Amino acid sequence: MLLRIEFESDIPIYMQIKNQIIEGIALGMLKEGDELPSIRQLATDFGINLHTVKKAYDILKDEGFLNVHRRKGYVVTKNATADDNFIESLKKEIHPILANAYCRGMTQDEILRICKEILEQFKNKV
Amino acid sequence: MLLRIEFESDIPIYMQIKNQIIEGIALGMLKEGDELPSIRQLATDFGINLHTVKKAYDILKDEGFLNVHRRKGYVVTKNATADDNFIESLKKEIHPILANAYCRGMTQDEILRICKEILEQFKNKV
Amino acid sequence: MLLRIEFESDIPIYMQIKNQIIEGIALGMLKEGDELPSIRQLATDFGINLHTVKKAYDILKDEGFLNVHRRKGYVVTKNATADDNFIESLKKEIHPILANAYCRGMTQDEILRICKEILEQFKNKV
Amino acid sequence: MLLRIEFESDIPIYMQIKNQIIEGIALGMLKEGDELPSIRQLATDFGINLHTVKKAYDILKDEGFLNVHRRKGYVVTKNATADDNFIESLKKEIHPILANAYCRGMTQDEILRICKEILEQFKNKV
DNA sequence: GTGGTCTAGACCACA
DNA sequence: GTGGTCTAGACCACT
Repeated sequence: MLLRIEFESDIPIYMQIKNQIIEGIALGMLKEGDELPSIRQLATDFGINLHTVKKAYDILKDEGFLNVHRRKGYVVTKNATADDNFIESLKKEIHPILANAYCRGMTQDEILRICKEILEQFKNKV
Repeated sequence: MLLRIEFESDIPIYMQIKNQIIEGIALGMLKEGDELPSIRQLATDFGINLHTVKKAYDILKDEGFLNVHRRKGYVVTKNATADDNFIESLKKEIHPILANAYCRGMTQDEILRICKEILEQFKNKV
Repeated sequence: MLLRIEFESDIPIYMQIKNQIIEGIALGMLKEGDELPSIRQLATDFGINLHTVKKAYDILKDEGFLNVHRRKGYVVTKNATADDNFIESLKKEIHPILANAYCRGMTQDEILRICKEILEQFKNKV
Repeated sequence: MLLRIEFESDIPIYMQIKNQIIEGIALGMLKEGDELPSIRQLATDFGINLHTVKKAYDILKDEGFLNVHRRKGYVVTKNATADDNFIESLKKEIHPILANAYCRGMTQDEILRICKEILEQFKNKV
């Protein structure tokens, strides 16, 4: 599994790492039990600071996507669930994005097709 | 059209204003030609800084949702379009959100239904 | 509300801060809506690093004891609940401590009295 | 008596061993004079390091829960006492835990009941 | 070797 | 002014 960091992006580096690991799990490239590169390894590989990597890993741990194994380091787990809180925040997060697309003249079908395309990449991969 | 500012959200205030105005347009509460409250008024109404409101309005102007009239102030327009750049950024923005939902066990249908529910609010309103 | 940091303790500084703030809430010295000293303020007051303070505050925010207000900084809130997960972890945390006391010859009543004494400090204070 | 090591816990393995042995004594599964498995055996059984087991045993010896016999190895003893120092540290350790539970809305009775439930497991077992 | 904690100091975004 | 992010580098605990 390969990460790509965009240093010029306005998305914080730790967030890029977090997102790509979740996407890696969704795409089936990372499976439960897989060991992630060590904090220091990943940090030196990308020329970033270990705290930046640790922050990404720690958030993923808090959300239930990773565990810390005392020998293996950070390991993929699957404790994250879609509880009511998540669904609520999901709606809140996605609402302005869809509104924006709609205001720009995209039809409901066009927007839904894009969502579906993305989700198809995940399907049958987990 | 009523704005609701959450001072304890991790979304910047100017972004909240921006999002809610776009959502207002999507929901049909704001129509082309409608005049927005002046920067000064909106700022005092919510006890926030002028700069904060202006930043939101300026972004909306840049993106083609508002125009500035010498007399009326900021007016709703509909110049924003869904060009390839936008579609690209839309995908990039939605991708990690959908991946997250999928990793938490939501099915493709569940996720699409939520998107559709949101979009239905917009439909027939514009 | 006054914090006391023990630099020689084997309890990490950020944990001491976290615990004392929770204790401050339990004792009624901190009430919902109260503003905490800014990260930098508290850090310089105690001669510690701002990251250490931030870590404590951030954990408290994650657990629902604090919110970040965009003008006031960190503010006491009361979103933390005793859900099943918490009760489970509470038992797991307290079990070895009580076992230790019991093995050292303390009676059930002695141990419970100590717990009760502590809880009485909180009672009628919130 | 069976040990259960959780490699993905944030409690160090040596501490898990230590705690579970004390709990074993409290529950009456380990009685004075019982011989513990050898360091080497316990280490290989769980695939952990000799140092880790030795550290746990040594702490238990220091605290008066174990003795070392030249032939039998580590043997359960009951020299640990609840002196003032211990009581003091006990209070200090429990205090933030109870405060946390209280802040999350648990009543004094609910918290005490949980403590009592745990202690009942020990009672009549020693 | 791994992660965990802490420091010192920088720059930026937000209000 | 506030918090948010990132860096560079240190020391420690655990295995």
